[in-house]
Amino acid sequence: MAPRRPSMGRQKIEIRRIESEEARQVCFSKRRAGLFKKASELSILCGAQVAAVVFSPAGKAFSFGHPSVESLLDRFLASSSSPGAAGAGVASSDDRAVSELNRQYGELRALLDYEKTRRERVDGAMEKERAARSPAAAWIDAEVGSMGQDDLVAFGAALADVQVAVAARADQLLRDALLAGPRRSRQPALRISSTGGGGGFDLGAFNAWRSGGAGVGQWHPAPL
Amino acid sequence: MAPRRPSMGRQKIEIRRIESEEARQVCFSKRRAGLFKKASELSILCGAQVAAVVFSPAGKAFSFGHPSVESLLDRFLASSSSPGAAGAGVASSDDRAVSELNRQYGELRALLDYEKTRRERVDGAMEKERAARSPAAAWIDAEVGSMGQDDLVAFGAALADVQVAVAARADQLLRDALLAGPRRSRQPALRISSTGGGGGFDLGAFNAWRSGGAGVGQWHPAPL
DNA sequence: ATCTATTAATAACT
DNA sequence: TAGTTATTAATAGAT
Repeated sequence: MAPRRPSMGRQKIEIRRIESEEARQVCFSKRRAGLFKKASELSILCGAQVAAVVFSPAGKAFSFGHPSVESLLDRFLASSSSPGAAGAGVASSDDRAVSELNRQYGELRALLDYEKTRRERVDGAMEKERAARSPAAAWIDAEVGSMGQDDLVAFGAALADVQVAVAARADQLLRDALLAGPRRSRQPALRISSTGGGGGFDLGAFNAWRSGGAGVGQWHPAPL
Repeated sequence: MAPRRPSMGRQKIEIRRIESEEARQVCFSKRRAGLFKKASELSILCGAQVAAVVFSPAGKAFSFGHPSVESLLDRFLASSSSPGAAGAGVASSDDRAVSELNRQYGELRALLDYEKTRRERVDGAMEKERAARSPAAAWIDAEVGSMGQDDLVAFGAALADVQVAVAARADQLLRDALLAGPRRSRQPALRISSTGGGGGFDLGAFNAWRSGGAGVGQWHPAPL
């Protein structure tokens, strides 16, 4: 007799949207709790400040924060918004860092030119594969099979745009990094409501969390 | 003779501040990555919007967000401040810029997802061959040479690969730059991506973290 | 909400 | 900072 296991136990799953509405909701609850627990542990173990905000598909908000979501978000937004505004200029003492960034920037530029130069780097070994009417054809067929000429044109054009966007974004990021001055105290700038939660602060959940032993910070099942 | 195990394996630890500075740093890095991965999975599996912000004890900021940290935080702050009254006060002045950036990211992510999906439709046998050698782009080049009329097709396909490679590489470079940068760094800007398999520019933050390497949101990958 | 069998994360060590 | 391995922790599926 097959000793029917009381459970199949955990099964491996692919990380992709769960189709079943119900299963998705269950997973959301479980993993949300797991995420907050991890966040809490990280803050305790490493003395880091951590904030996590989650909006369920239904639009319900949940958050965790140590020391508090608001303070973390304020800090984050302040540090990510115009750095030049509050701080002084770029410290000239960061030459080394600047230099390194410039080096990497060059590297990045080189990568962005990959498309242009890759032809020169085609490995000779590819010849054989091609001769064999390689799987490459299969890939392309599949890739394009359901697309049609027009779609392909659009796709190619879109990709080109994307590359430009990526380059621009990367450039911006590097510039920002260079402009980001050395540590410098800054003003909170934005002042949101201190308690957050728009009034709905679930102490029950919060307490339950903390009683677990690993909890710190705040955990609110959000308002609205 | 005691068969000395190559490792003690994982040991149970109490959730409390790690005293050793070094151990704390290592733990911070690992768990930060784990947290972002969990956040990414949650967003993908359940279609939820998730943002996580972490400040290291040294003051360096790291973040993950799907669809973007900014949009999530704005949304959260807006919903947590008095709902009816001044929801306006929260909106950062650079909403527009952020919005544009997010738009581009969304576009990019969509394309990457598209590319990934397409690629998944072709499976197996080829997988090995491609992985074995040069980047997929290589054989595409070969194909192009003999296709002539299908240049566009090859171009589109190759560009897709290039895009992923550039994104992944750029993400990594930026992360490295930020991590190695001067004291207080800016926000990591790129987030792990959600759909692309964790990766991020997925342009993904957790990049290496996810399977395909250049997955979405990787950068984490969180993938770029 | 509970209960396991499994998979996933990760502490200690290299 | 990056792998490896042995364990613990998280959790998918079924109640």
